[in-house]
Amino acid sequence: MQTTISQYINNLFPQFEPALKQLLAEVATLKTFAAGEMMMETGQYFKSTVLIVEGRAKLYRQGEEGGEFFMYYLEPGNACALSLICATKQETSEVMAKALEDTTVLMIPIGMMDDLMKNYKTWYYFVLETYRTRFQELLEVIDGVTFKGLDERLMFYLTNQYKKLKTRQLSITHQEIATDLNSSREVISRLLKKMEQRGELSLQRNYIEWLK
Amino acid sequence: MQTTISQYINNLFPQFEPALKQLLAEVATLKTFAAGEMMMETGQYFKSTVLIVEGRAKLYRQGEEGGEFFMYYLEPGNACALSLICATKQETSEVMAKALEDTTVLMIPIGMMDDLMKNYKTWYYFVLETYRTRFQELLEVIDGVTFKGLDERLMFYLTNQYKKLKTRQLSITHQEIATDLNSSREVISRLLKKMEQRGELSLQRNYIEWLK
DNA sequence: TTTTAATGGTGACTTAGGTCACATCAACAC
DNA sequence: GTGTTGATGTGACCTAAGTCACCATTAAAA
Repeated sequence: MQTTISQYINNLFPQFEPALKQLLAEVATLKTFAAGEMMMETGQYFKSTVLIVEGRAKLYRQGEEGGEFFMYYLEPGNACALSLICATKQETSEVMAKALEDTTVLMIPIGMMDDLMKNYKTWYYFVLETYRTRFQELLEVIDGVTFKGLDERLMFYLTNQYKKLKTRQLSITHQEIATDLNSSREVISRLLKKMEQRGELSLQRNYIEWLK
Repeated sequence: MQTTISQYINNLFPQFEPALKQLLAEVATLKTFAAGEMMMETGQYFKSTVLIVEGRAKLYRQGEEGGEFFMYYLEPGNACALSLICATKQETSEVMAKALEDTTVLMIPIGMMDDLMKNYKTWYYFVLETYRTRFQELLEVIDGVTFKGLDERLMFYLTNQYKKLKTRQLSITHQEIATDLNSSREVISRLLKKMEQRGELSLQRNYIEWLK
């Protein structure tokens, strides 16, 4: 009842051409991270390119004085954009990646990158598309921080959670939100309370119901 | 005495393989923008991939309410990362690009991208490297806005100017700086004054001498 | 059941940065 | 010279957000 590499590839990357699927099935290996485990830390070297096939991970930036700042999630079918670029150049990671649930990834040896890129058009499209979406996501992140107040950013954050998790019942603490937004718990609590008073959500312990 | 396309390519992209250089020389066209002219605006379609060969352009993000936020410069030898991604997908630009000096660019029809990417290894490396550095630059930008105060960001901005322009004499107004940092003129003036008092720079009209 | 630790609420205070209203001041046209 | 224009200086004030101190509630561990 365990999913094989081929099955993962067929389900999550149907657009890959048959020869590419077969090649990946041969050279890729699976690796599993427990919920909460760090998948990548700043300064670490990439040994392989990573495709998420199960679970969910969050990518965030860490400031010098220990602050954190959430960038985006990686979900099944996503590649870690940085592992695509940095792997080929023996660069180190610029971000932290943490498994939010038990997460399984497909690891492709970095030596394969050149070959894949040159010989498999669907791979090359996949890589470009990955960059494009991540770049765009970073731009949105920048917009948020530069042009919007914390209230709007919080709203955006919650909407995003709802969209990604497909449930209005979010199991999350105020502290977690504060950390992701690089703010402080009290401020987030106050803003949430205001939103509750406006009828936009309902607050319980460890739990927020999004009503919009 | 006009520089030819071949000369530009040889000078600025020596790493390209001979066949690639020759191909580009055949298909690329030159376009010139006057200082101050907009090269790309948010929402516009990409008709070609753009390589800068002369001059200097700045890329910035525009907020909904008209705010601006500087991202990075494009200089001779650089490609516009977005034109590399978006061109292939018929996407529209997410950023504004403005020529700071008279700027000449090499335009490569987007139809070529697939071919270039698949058949010219040095092109493919160039594209990846472009992404990598721009992605990194965006990460730095994010760090600045989230983890640092305006004083540090201003310092970083000036250092950057100095490095890029290779002169400590910066012809720039307080207003321009404020716009780039999405701040206000008064605040920048005050911070500059403090830096002057600390002996880090000297202020004149339309002109800042960076002493560090 | 008692203890402990995590979570959330709240008021008081501080601070960075934005805004407003003017006052200067240098440069250049005339 | 004189006037005009854009660049800069400055004080008063406002606001979002961070910080601190402390308490109440709940859940989980012992």
